[in-house]
Parts: sequence; structure tokens; C-alpha cells
Amino acid sequence: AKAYNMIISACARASKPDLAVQVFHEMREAKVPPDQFTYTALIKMFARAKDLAKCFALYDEMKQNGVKPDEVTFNVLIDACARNQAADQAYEVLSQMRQAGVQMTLVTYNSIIHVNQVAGEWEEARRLLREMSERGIHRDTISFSSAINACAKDGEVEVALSMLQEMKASGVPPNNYTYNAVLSVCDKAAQWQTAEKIFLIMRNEGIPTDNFTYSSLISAYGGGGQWERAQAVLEQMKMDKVRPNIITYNSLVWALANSGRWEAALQLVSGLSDKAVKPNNSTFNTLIHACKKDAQWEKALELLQEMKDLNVPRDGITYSTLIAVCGEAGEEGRALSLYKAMQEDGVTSN
RNA sequence: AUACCUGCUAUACUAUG
Repeated sequence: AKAYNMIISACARASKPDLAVQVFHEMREAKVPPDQFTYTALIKMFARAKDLAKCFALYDEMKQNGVKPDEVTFNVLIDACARNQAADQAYEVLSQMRQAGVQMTLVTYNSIIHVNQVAGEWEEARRLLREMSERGIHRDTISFSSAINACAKDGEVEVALSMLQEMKASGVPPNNYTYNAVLSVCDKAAQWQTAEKIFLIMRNEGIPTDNFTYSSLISAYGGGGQWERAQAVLEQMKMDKVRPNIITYNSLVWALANSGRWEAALQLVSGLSDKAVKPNNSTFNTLIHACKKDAQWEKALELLQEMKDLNVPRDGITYSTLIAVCGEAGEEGRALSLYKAMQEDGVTSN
């Protein structure tokens, strides 16, 4: 079975699910019984493809064939639920894991905390951190980073900061994921001053900063209308030798737009043509939304044309934003014709 | 070698909500 498993994993890694399934069938025809590794690898593959139904079908098949799901199988199933934002199903898997007498490991806890993160359940995440400690399960950087992320949805900065503090007090080293998570919480909580403070601490501690760091910081500034500080971050990045990517630029475009500086936002994007970074769907959607200010509906339609010219994909957000811009500008007729244009463009609304 | 040796976990951008 090991040889087949290796092939299946290789197919999964290469994102060739059909091939992996084919090998799986050949395995059965060759009368080689699949084992835990086989099923778990396949479940993981469908987890990544966000096909929860297939994950559970394999899980059922596995049990029917008398292959006992082990701790890794359950962890992968929990991860599959997290990726599909199916918190309830994740908890159901957890209870089946208990019923099967399989012990929860560090990764199980981390995966469940990730589920809490997706669901924004910071209280549950905090409880699990405590439970791990009580049960003598070593908590690692991922445990705390995920728990901090669980605070993002509700913007619970105080809780996130206390988790960071406890982490340090427990001797668990924060890394860039940890600090980026804290920055993300500050962003969601609209606390750019706290974000700035955290960023400085991060650098003082010698934690490497990356594009996630800067884009979160830029968004936090943008949320507070601090477009000048947001712009300054881009300069800081150059000094720090971190190359901005399209998301970083999009964050700045959004920060400028949200600060009422739509002209600067447009200028920033035109300036991208010299760089290796190409504007994408989000870039344009943000710019189109920025046209709401001052009823710039003509500019918005120009941007739509530019998207087509540059082969930037349009989506439902593009058109619903355009319709809103035209509608608010008193151009109801255009708003209506945009709906038709959307269908002609092959974009389905939802 | 308590590493590697078939399977598991965390972070950033856009409209509406």
C-alpha cells in the first residue's frame, strides 16, 4: 500500500485529484487494501479542494472497510470543516473522535482553534488554550497565533494582547504570523494607533516583517483615514527590502480611497504600469467604489473599460459596485443597462 | 540523532450584508 500511497500523495501535491482517484481505484483492483494513510491523503486533497461532501464520503467508506480513522484522519477532517467554514461539523467530528477513543493532540487543538478563528469564537479559543495548559499539552506558536486570529472578527484587541502576553510569559516565541495576527485584529478593531505600536514592537524584537505585516498596517491606517501614514508604509517597505505585492498596493489603494483621496488612488494604480505588479480585480473594484465619492460615474465606466482592455476579470462585485455608483449619481438608466451589460460580459450575479 | 524518511494545523486587499 505504501507505494500506492506515495503516488496518491504526489498526485495530491500536484493538484491532480482525478489522477489520485484513478490510482486509488487501481489500488483496489490490484487487491491492495487502502490504509489510514491512503484515506487521509485523499481526504486532505478534497479538503484543499473544498469538497466537504467527498471528505465525509471517504471517511464513511473508510469506516465501512474497517480502516480505523486515527488522530491524523480526524485532524484532516477538522481542517476540511474549517476550510468550508463548517464549525458545527468540525465539532461533530471532534465528538466522534472522542467516541472513537482517539486522543486529541497539539494539532487537533490547533485545528479546532482554527475553526474558532473562522467562526470568530474567541472565547472558545481562549478556553481551549486554558484546557491545553491544564491537560499538560504543550501550546506552540500556532496555538496562540490562531487564538489571536479568533479575536479578529469581533475586534477584541484587549483579548488578543492578553493572549500575546500569556504566550510570552509561557515561553512560546511569537513569530511573524503571531504579530501579523495581532495587526489584523487591530485593523478590524479600527485601532491604527495600537497597530503602529505593535508594528514597532515587532521590529524591536527582530521578528521579520513581510507583505502581510505591511498590508495589515496600511489597512489599519486606512480605516482611520490616515492616508499619509499609509503611504509612508510603502517607503518603509522599500527600506526594509520587502517588495510590495498587489495585495499591499490594493491595501494602499483602499486606504487612500477610504480617506477620500480617490485621485491619489487612481494615480497610484497608473503608476503600477512601470512596476512588475499588475492591478487585479480587487484593485479595480476598489477604484470603482472610490468613484462613489463626488459621483464619478463616468470615471467608473472608464475603469470598467480598462478592465476589459487589460483582461482583468470582472465579477459580481464589479458590477454591483458600478450599479451602486451610477444609482447614487442619479444615473438610474445606466444602472439598469449595466445589469444587461453584466450578463453580456458573462458575469453571473449572486 | 530526539532530524529526514507515504497523511494533519495559523496571518493581509474590494461591494453588499
